[in-house]
Amino acid sequence: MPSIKDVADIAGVSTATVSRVLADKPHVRPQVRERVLAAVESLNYRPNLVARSLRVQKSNKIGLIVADIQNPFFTSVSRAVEDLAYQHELSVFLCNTDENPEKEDIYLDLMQDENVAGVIIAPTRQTASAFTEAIKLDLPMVIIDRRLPGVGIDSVLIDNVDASYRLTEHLIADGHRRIAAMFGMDSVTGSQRYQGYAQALKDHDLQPSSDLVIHVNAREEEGYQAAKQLLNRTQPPDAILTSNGLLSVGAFRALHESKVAIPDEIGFASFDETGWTTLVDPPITIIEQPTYEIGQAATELLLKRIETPARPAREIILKANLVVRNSCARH
Amino acid sequence: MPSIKDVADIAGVSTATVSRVLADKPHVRPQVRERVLAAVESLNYRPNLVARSLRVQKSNKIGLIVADIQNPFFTSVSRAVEDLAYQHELSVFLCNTDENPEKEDIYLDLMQDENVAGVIIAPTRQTASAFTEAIKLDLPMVIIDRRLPGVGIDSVLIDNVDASYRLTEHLIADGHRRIAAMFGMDSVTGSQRYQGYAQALKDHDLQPSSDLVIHVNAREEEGYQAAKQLLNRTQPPDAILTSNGLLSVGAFRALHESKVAIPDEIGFASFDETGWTTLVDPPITIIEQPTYEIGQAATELLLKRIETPARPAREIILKANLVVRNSCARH
DNA sequence: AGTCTTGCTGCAAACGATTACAATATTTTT
DNA sequence: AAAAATATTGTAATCGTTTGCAGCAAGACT
Repeated sequence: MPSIKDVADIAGVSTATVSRVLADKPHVRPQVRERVLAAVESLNYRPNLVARSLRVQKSNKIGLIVADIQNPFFTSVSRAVEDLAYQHELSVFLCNTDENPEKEDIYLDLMQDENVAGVIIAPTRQTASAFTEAIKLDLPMVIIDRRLPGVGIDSVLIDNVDASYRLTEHLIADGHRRIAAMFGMDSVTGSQRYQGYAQALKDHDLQPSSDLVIHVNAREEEGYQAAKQLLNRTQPPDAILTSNGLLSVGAFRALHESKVAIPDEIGFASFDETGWTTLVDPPITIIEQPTYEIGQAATELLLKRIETPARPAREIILKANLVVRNSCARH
Repeated sequence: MPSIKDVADIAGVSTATVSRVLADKPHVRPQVRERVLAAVESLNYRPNLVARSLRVQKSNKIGLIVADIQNPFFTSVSRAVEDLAYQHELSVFLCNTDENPEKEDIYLDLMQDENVAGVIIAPTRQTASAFTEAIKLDLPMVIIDRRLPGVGIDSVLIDNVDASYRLTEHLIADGHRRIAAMFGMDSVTGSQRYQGYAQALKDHDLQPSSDLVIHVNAREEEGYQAAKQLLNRTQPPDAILTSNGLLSVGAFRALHESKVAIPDEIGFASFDETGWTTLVDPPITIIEQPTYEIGQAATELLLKRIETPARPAREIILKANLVVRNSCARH
């Protein structure tokens, strides 16, 4: 691998001049610039990013730390972040915490050690206090997907209360009354979605009965079990709402297996567009999160933060989309 | 951020000694080691990876370059690579080429500029000659998913001919005769799968008729259109085989929309376990690729290559799994 | 006691860029 | 034509590590 020194030698100038040419700085004769460029060409020289990063104490990388890379929500967000980063000539370092706080710490440290310009993160921690370690790193940072109350950090979130409210209201409008719902445990997102659900019921003079509300870990198997259990009750619910893509798969599988008719015997509505919702019978009514927009907004926010580290933190809240299909309205 | 110099000052030693302690090298008095460790602790010192990487001319990062991060096949592979890397204290730099050779080049260069220890890549190029740019970088490298004939590079692949043969044979065994099939265009993978399909037909005294074989780009929309077109023929096929997850979604959507009964009116079988295949009616018979094993094997191969750059290249070929469900056998 | 190991530690030179600053050359101004 | 301003280029320090080499102390051997 040729270094800047080699280029300088061939062009018959100093490394400083080469550096200036490459950085498009003024104060270099056109003739000399030519020579340098020719030398660069002939050697197929590429500047060493590690050395540059060491010298200028920053880099053109950003980190993207997500909780689960197999979750379509995150891959779609990643896609957006990647696209924007590419446009700005940044590269992205994608990490997967697996919802594991320990891994999260390791990756956060790594980001700092790698001199990244900034980080976009979907934190596994649910409270600001548990996240202080990360905050004090003072890296440009933006949080996505999970609200961390009280930390003064740029965030891009969706309006979970609203989304859940509308989904619930939709079920109510279709005549469902005993609406069971599953929410992710120990997550702000989950509790916000519960809130919207409960509010919608109240606003329509329905009592949120505690035996219809289920809090579980957001895993397919748990969604399956919970749905099974609901169906086996002496008085099963009119409808089931699931607040997360993984729970949805599990719940749907249970309904499907039990051969209960959707929507005539039981209504079904859920969160997240996951690719299968239009293929099954009936197509599922869902809340679609604007994943690409989330990634975009997060990247833009991060770029601004990098540019102006002192600017006041901003919280961007996007509305989700209710996509009505045929899993709610009885015939 | 404290540097090794700060640690050295506090511990009252030279930076060389600190470095030796941190690298667990011999020749340092236990007492001194103690002092250094204490200083490290008190300052919360973390070595600067960029500086280290510059000095030793390598790093603990590996690159993973995939074609489409939204494809479950690749996310699953990534997951495996990540797990193994994590165990070996490596971090992974995940890049998305979007099947774009230009992006591929950029990322490949970036990998080199970042001093990564090695790269795992699913090349977008279909021929070795188009890939020479990459090869001459002489980075430790392993290729996954797509066979690049004639390059002497470690690869882990699945036996596409065999997989496709078995899937076709399965359809034949279930009584289908006029079996249409869609293959990805311009890809070795696609043509291997075609090969297996054609061979299976021949071995069962069936003629592979050219009007039943469709070569398209591996996109959902093209699968949809192709399937529509097949169904609208005066003499539609007995069965459809799709050789790729995206084509499958499209084709299935078309079948579903046309309300043609699977498998009684038409058989359906496809590649890739994509999450929806068991949720639809009927569940789809598929070839399941051992994605996790692919990622594992690739990482192991890469680690060995890094350790012994001169070892002979190896090609690991994994068999895929035929998962029989209810989309082929007529009642 | 003198010489040889051996163990411990520090000095200083890398790694490959960027960038103050100084030095020189060129142009403009008076 | 001299002085001042400006443009061009080079020198050398710097970023934070690692590591070859040398120095020195202490113990082992003759």
